[in-house]
Amino acid sequence: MELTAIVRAAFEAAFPGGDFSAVRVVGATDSKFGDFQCNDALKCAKLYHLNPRQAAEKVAAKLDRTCFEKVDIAGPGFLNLTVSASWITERLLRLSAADHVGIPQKGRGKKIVIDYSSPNAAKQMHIGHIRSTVIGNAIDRIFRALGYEVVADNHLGDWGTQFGILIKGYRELLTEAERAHLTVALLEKCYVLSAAKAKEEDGVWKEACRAELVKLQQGDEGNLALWRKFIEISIAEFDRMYAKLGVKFDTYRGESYYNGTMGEVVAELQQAGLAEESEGALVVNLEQEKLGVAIVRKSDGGYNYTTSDLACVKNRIEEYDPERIIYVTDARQQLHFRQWFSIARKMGCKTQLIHVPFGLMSYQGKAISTREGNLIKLDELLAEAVKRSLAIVESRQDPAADKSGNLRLAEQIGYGAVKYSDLSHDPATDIDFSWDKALALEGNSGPYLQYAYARVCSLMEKAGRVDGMGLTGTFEIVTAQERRLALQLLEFPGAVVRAAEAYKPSVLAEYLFQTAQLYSSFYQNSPILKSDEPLRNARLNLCALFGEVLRTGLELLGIETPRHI
RNA sequence: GGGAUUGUAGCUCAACUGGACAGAGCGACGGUUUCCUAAACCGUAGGUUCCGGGUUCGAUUCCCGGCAGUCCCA
Repeated sequence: MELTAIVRAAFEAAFPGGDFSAVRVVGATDSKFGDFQCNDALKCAKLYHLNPRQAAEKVAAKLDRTCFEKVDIAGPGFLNLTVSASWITERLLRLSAADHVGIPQKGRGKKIVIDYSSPNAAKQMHIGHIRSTVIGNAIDRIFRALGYEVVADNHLGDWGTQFGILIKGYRELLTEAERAHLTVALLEKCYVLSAAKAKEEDGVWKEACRAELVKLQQGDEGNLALWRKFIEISIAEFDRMYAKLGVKFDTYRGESYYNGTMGEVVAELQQAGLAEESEGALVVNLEQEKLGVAIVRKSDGGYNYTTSDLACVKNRIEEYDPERIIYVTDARQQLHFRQWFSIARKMGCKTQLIHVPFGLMSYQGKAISTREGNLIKLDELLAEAVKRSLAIVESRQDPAADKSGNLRLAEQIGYGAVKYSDLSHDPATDIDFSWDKALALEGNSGPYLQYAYARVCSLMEKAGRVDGMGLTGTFEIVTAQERRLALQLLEFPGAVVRAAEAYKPSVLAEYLFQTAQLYSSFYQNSPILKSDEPLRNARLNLCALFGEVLRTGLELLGIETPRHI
């Protein structure tokens, strides 16, 4: 940041009157060129009809050299910057002392809503739900860390035709014992059986299901009570999964929450002259924007997702007045979101509406669905993760050691592995699920990062810094490895900001992995506890700062950091 | 048919939004524990960045035209 300002000032001095707000200083592509580089003299050369090296030289001549040990012009006109060791140590001290490990509180006073996970009631969560839950939760945590006030809302699929099928099935296909001890698994079974019967030729069952649905929609007390029971059981089951994944919501407002306000939204659309009749349905024509036609009221009078999302956004704006609302859903819904975002804007919505789409998860090349029979339960995946981690924990352990903490540790590692394997990819990519990929415990994996953290904790304990990572004395940069690690650590706040701006936790995951690699290499090749003072203390400080960065970063990804592995 | 999105090493992915010789992990091969935790570290091999044009001093990145996968709409 500061370096960018210095370099910008040099541009302004060299070319008075120009706009250099886009000038950026970035990390050097190769450490042999220096620590940082600026490539913007090349662009500026064109504007001023200079040859690029001359432009770079003009800038270099005006550059305030106090932080720099060396300034070179290389290649076609790159400005290569080598900072002084004292600049690095001063920045390290400042970062160590900063609140929030230097993460800028740019969201202070701003409110946002994040809508993620959103499973369907009466069904168990499966591997297809991981992405929205884990990516959404990481975005949630990252924005909170930036100082935003975040409302995390779980927009459950808790309304619709499936409840007619469920109610009918519940009454006639479950035994009394099953009804007394109802679980989501039973609801799911009852749904499958009832839906199968609804396909029978005579159509009697199907009609009965429809009748139950209509009764529910019209407020029949018995059916409403059953519906509430199904929702309650479902949420309890979801919460069991969320507890394992470290996910917490502020509200659970499902689709049903907006039932009463959809008519109002449609009326507003009509008043604004946005909606028109078409074949009995009410639609909003978005052909001009190449978004097709969005139905807001079906020909049978029912509403659909577009209406319900519009009602929902209206409610959120009235209740929270957020700066933006972020929706984390799979990429198939892109058209739908573009459509209703456009309608919302036409209706005067000023709140930023952001869709964060993520790629589809498949299994062995096939879409995940009940029909394909490849629907791996989230519970099953997490159990397997714990099992594999536990086996490794035990194999690494002294047979005589206390085993009481093993299960908890295996959970932290296993869940960390599952979450990291998803978070470390750009959300946009499709993922073909495989057990081995989802549960990777080595290399670029959650446990690699957790392990690096455990080792740094152990180092601190051996050094007598039991109370966390407390800094004492100063930093000192001696080797090239220390220098690279130090510069990398200084970039932490920037990595958090970049991850937030792109809505990609993967940016942070990538940063943490690179940082841990630099640390591991440094740790392996440089004596720390065995160094002489004052180098020993300086190195411990660097390790301490690494520990803080890693712990904070993993927390933002929702990955736990055990101190002993 | 219209649109979205993806295509990078054998496999899974990066590349800070146009920069220097395209980097990691896994897998393969070889090495490192009397030494701070070997879930680690070090090294070797592995590339026509899907293909063809264009813009640019400079393209994995931007534009045009194809091809292929996935998805949405009709």
